[in-house]
Amino acid sequence: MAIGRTREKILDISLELFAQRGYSAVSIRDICGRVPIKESTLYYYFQNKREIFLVLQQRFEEKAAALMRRMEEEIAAPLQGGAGFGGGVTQAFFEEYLMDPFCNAFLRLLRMEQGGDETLRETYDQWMFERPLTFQKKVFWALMEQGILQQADGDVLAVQYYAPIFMGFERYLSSGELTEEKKERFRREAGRQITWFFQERGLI
Amino acid sequence: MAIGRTREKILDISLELFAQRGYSAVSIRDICGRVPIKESTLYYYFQNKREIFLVLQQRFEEKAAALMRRMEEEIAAPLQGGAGFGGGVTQAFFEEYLMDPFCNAFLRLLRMEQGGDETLRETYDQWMFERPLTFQKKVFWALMEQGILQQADGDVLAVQYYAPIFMGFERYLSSGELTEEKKERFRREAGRQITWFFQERGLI
Amino acid sequence: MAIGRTREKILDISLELFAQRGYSAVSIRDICGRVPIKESTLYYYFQNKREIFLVLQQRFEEKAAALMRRMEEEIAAPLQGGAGFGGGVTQAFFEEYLMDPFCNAFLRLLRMEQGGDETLRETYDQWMFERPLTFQKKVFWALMEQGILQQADGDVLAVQYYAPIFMGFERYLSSGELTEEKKERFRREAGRQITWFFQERGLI
Amino acid sequence: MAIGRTREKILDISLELFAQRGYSAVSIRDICGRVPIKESTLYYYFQNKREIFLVLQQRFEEKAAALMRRMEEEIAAPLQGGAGFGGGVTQAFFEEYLMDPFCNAFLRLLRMEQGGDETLRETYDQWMFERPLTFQKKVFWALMEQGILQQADGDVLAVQYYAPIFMGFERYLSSGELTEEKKERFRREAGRQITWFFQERGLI
DNA sequence: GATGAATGAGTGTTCATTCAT
DNA sequence: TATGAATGAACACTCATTCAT
Repeated sequence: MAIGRTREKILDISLELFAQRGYSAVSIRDICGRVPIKESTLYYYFQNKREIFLVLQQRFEEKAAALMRRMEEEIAAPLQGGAGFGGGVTQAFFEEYLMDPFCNAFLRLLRMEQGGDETLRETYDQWMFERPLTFQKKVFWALMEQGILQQADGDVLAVQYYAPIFMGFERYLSSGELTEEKKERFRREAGRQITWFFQERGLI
Repeated sequence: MAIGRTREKILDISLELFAQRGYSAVSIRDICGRVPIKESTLYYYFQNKREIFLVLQQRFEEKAAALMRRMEEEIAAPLQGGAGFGGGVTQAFFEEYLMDPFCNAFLRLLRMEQGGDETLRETYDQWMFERPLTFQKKVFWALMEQGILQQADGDVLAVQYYAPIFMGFERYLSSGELTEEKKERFRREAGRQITWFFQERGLI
Repeated sequence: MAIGRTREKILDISLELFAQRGYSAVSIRDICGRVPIKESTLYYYFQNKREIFLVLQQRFEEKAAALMRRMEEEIAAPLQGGAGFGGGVTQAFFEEYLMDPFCNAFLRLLRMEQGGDETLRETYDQWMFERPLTFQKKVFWALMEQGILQQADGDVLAVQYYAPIFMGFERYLSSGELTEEKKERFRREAGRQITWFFQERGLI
Repeated sequence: MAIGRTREKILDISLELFAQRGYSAVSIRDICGRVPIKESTLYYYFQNKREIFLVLQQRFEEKAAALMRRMEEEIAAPLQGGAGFGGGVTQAFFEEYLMDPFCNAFLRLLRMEQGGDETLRETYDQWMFERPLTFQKKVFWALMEQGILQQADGDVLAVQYYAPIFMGFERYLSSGELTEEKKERFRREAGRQITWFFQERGLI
C-alpha cells in the first residue's frame, strides 16, 4: 500500500463511523474491520483512539478557518448588489462547510460529543455559532454603513438571518445519511428563509 | 426508605447522568454509585438499562404532550392584544419545556442519541421541530386571519420566529450545566429576537 | 390457597422444569414464575434450591422402592405360565416406573445430573441398573430352577432381556416431551424385543 | 508458547470440563483458570463460549463419520469366519469411539446436553443409536444372506446385539472418570454378552 | 403465609492497549 | 509495516439467598 495510504484510510473510516455513531460507540475493532487492518496495526499509526480524533479535529479546524478567512476576504472587496448581499459567501458556507462531506461529518461528531467534554463544547460553539454569527454581523453592519440595509441592530439581524440556516442544518444535515435529497431539502428551505429575509427588507 | 423512593431515585439519577454524558457512556455502576444501591438491586426495579430509558421517554412524552395540549387550548380562546401574540404560551414553552429540569434533561439526551437510533431521531424531530413549528404556524395563521398580523406566509414566519428560540436552546440549554445564568441568558437573547420580531411588524 | 398446596405446586413445577432443562439451568425465578409466587416466598417452604431436589429424590426413592417391593412379591408367588414369565411385572415396570410422569421426570433429572455428583451417579446406577438387573436375574434363575427356562447364565440373560428395554427408555423416554406417541413407540419396540426373547427360547 | 498451542489447549480443557460437569456448569473462568490464560485472551481465539462447543462438535462429527466409513468399508470386504462376525469392527467401535478419550468425552457431553436442545438430541440419536444400529443391521442381514447366521429378523437382532453394548457404555463409560479399570470392566461385560450372543447361535 | 427490598458473588463478553516479533 | 498473542478493567446482567415486615 502506498505510503500514508493506510493512515488516511484509518482517518476516513474513523470519521465516517464517529459521525454515524459517536466517538465512544465506535470501537477500534469496528474501525480496523473496515480499513481493513489488525487492531495492533492501528497503533503503529496512532498512539491511541483519542489521537485519531485529535488529528481529525485539527484538520477540521484548519479547513474551517481557511474557509472563514476566504469568506472574510470576499466581503472585504466592495460589496456588489444582487447576489452580493452575502449570497456568494452563504453558498460557500452551505456547500463547502455545512454540506461538505468532511466538515459535515466532523460537525456531526462535534455535536454529539458536546455532552461529555467542556473543550469540545467550546469548539462546537466557535465553529457553529461564534464564527458564523460574527461573520454575519460584520456583513450586516457593512451593508448598513453602505446604506444598502436600513439602520437596525446588526446583531439581532445576524441571528434572524443565521438561525433558520442553523435550524435547517440541525434538522436535515446533522443525523442520518447525508443524501442528495436531504441536501436539496436543506438548500430549498434555507433559501426560502433567506429570500424572504431580503424581500421583506426590499433588497430583492 | 419510603416506598417507591428508590425507583424514582434511580430514574432521577439516570436521567441526570444520561443527559450529561449520553446513554451508552453511563454505566449501571455509575448510576448505582450515585443512588446509592448495589448493581443487583437496580435489576429489582428495572429489567435492564434500556427500560430505564424507556420509562423516562414515556414520562417525557406524556409531559410534553400535556404541555402542547395546554398551549393549543390557550390559543383557542380568542387572542387578546399585547402579550397575547403568543407571549403567554411562549413563556410556558420556555419555562415548562425548554428549561424545565426534567424536559430539558430528556431533550438533551434525545439530542445526543439521535446518531444511532432512527426512531429516536424521529422522536426528537417531533418534539423539537414538528410540534413547535406546527403550533407556531397555527398561531400566525390565526393572527393573520384576525388582521392582527399582515398577510404573509405563515410557514416562513413560524420558522423566522422559532429558529432563534431553537438556536438559543442549542447554544445555551443543550449542554453543560443548566445554570440560572445560562437560563437568564437564553431568556434575554430569545426575548430580544421575539421583541424585534413583533416590533418590526408594528405589533409592539 | 389450601394448606400444603403451594408446597406441592413448587415441587411439581420444579420437577417439570428440572427434568426439562437440568437442575442448574432452572432458576428460582423460573420456578416461582410458574407457580406463581414471589421468590422470597419459596424460601418459606424450602430452605434452599437443593432442598427441593432432595424432597423430590426422597419421594422418588420411596415410590421406586415400593414398586420394586411389589414386583418382588409378585414373582415370589409361584410363577404361572404364559404372561407370567415376568410379563406382568415388566408391564408394571414400564407403566408405573419408566413412563410414570413423576418417576420418568425424576429419572431424566437423575440422568442429567450424573455428571457432577458422585452420589447421584450411584443413585442413578441403583435405580436404573442395579435393582432392575438384580430383579431380572432372580426371575431368570427362578425360571431355570423350575425348568421353564433352559439352564443358562441367568446374569447374562438378565442383561439380554433388560438392555433393549433400557435402550428404549434412553432413546424414547429420556428427553424431549413425553408424548403418547413416544410411549407407544417405546412399548412397541421393547415389546418386540421381549417377544423375540421368549420366542427364541420356545416360551411363547 | 508454540503456535496454535493455546487454542488447542482451550479446546482440550473445555471438552474435559464440559464432559465432567456439562456445558453450562462450566464457566469461562473455569476454563481459563486451567489453560491458564486470562478470560479476555480466550476471546482472542473464540468468538464466544458456544463457538468452543461448535468446534468440538465439528471435530467429533468428522472423526465419528470417518470411523463409521472405515467400519463400513471393512465389512464390505467378504466376511471371513471367526473374529470376522463383526469382531474387528466392534473392537474399533469400542476402542476408537466409545472409549477414545476425545469421542468418549464428547459423547458424554452430548448425552448431558440432550435436555435443553432439540438439535443436540438429534445429533446424539444419530451417533449413539441410528448409525450404530443401521451399521449392525447391515452386518446381520449380510451374515444371513451368506447363510452364516440363521434367517431371522436382522433389525431385532441388531438391537439384541447392540443394546448390551450401549448399556455398558451408559453404565461404565458415560460418567465419572474414565479409568483403565472401568474400560476393562466395560470390555469384559460387553464381551461376555457378545460371546454369548454368537455362542447361542452356534457361531463360536 | 407471603412479600418487598436488598445483596455478594458470579456470568459471558467487550474494550483500548501493549509488546515481542 | 504489520501482526499474533495477551491483558486489566470494565461492561450489562443473573443468581440463590436473606431479612424485616
